Amino acid sequence: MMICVSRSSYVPLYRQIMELLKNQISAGEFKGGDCLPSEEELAKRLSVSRMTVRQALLRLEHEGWVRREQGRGTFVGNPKISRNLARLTSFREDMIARGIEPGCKVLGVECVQAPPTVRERLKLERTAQCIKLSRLRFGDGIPMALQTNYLPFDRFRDILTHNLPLDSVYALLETYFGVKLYRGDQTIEARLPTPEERRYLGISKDMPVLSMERVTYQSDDTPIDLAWATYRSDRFKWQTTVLGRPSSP
Amino acid sequence: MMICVSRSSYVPLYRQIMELLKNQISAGEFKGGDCLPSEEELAKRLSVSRMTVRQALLRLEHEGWVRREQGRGTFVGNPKISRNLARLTSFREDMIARGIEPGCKVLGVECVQAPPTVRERLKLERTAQCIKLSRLRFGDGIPMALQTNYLPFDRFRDILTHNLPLDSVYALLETYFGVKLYRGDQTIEARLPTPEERRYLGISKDMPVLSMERVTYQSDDTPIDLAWATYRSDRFKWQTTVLGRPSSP
DNA sequence: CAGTGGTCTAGACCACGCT
DNA sequence: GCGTGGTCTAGACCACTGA
Repeated sequence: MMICVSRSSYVPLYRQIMELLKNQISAGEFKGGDCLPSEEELAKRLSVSRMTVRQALLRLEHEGWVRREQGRGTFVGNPKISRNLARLTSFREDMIARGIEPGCKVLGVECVQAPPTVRERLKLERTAQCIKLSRLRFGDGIPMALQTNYLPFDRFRDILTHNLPLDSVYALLETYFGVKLYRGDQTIEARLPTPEERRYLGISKDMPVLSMERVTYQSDDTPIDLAWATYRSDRFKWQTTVLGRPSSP
Repeated sequence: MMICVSRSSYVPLYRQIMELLKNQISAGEFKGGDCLPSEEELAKRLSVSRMTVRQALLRLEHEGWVRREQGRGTFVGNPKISRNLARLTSFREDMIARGIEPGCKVLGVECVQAPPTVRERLKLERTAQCIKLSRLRFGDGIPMALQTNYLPFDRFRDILTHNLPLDSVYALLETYFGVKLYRGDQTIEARLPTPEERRYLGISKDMPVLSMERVTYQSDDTPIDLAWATYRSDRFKWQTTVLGRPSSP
């Protein structure tokens, strides 16, 4: 039942232990509310030090898989937390996580002079150029959102020249360009749709929309991507799980 | 410049180190982008082991104060990240963080039979009773949101009998009742206001509102509070910072 | 009381970024 | 090669929970 860890693997031991426990939780060997083996017990079984087990458990807690209570033990948390924790996710990933089939239609991809707002958000020079990518996003075949991304042309010109898949910008940035996404600043508001949005989303003029702006940064605070997205309010609610205050543990 | 830590304090060393560094960052001794002293250097200066310093730095990274890069060092992050990181915050705290003067008018606080939706969200019995708290929230004196909270009557009856301050439910739960808030499940949507909302918020009938539902839980998954809030879309945007994927560090 | 997680040490070696 | 953070060990003692 308890599989071993490999010391020769290039994967750190604590990550192997995390995978092990995640798999057992996913497989239902530990259910929500169950108490995991103690740190000492796990360390003995896997022949690693307690501190290594501890690192694995702390990270699992951080990711929302388990909760730890001093003097009691480590308990399997509600599995839905780990899925919904507020993190940088693409539309595609969001839909998949909710069990909805994502779809994408590219309305246009081109190189443009960066408009002032875009320049400001992406910290670009006055003369800088941008890739502008417009997409209509579907959920189970129904239009759900209209989305426009701006990316600095200099770094990402391959998007225009190499015919790359455009159904997940984040996946593209990470896999093709090797960019590490560090954080995103999001703003969400309610407003009425523009005529263009009404046309694409197929909604009437008094149905409000959820409008999101997100600037994504890498770890050195360089802006990578500016996204504006407009969601149909009747088909889309913004769901997140947030954790409690770090100051009072 | 570098103050010492106290071994006799009941505050753990790593927390003292966190406070120390937070204070130095807040005071501007380290600015955004600066490189902090290395782990070894800090350990020597403070006469603690490197693992202790490490724990402090890891937690600071977790909270968004610094970022760490292998082979390079630990860098002070953008201070605004730590403020905006998606966490459980009350309306009051939100406003203060944005430099807006919060205000609160209690429209009513009473004990009611829990309606079905409330019962379902708070996992209550059919006969259970709830405290219903309705408030109008102001920002710089202007109505910004209409908010209704439901709390289980059994645990929190003191709210009705002890004339407690009601301008921050979270603060009340934490300080008076000693509840540890663990997580919140939020749903945000855009819709048109009800006549009652229009009246309280002073808006016209074609101005959309941001509508939020939040269920707050303690660490054992017991629901503590159900909040419904309606925000004026012209005065309120929902802002958060989210961090990148934990799976690819 | 025994058992749990929380803190802490004093080492060790490795992986990575830079020069 | 040097300095950084990343991983890991084998102990220690403390604080908390529950029987």
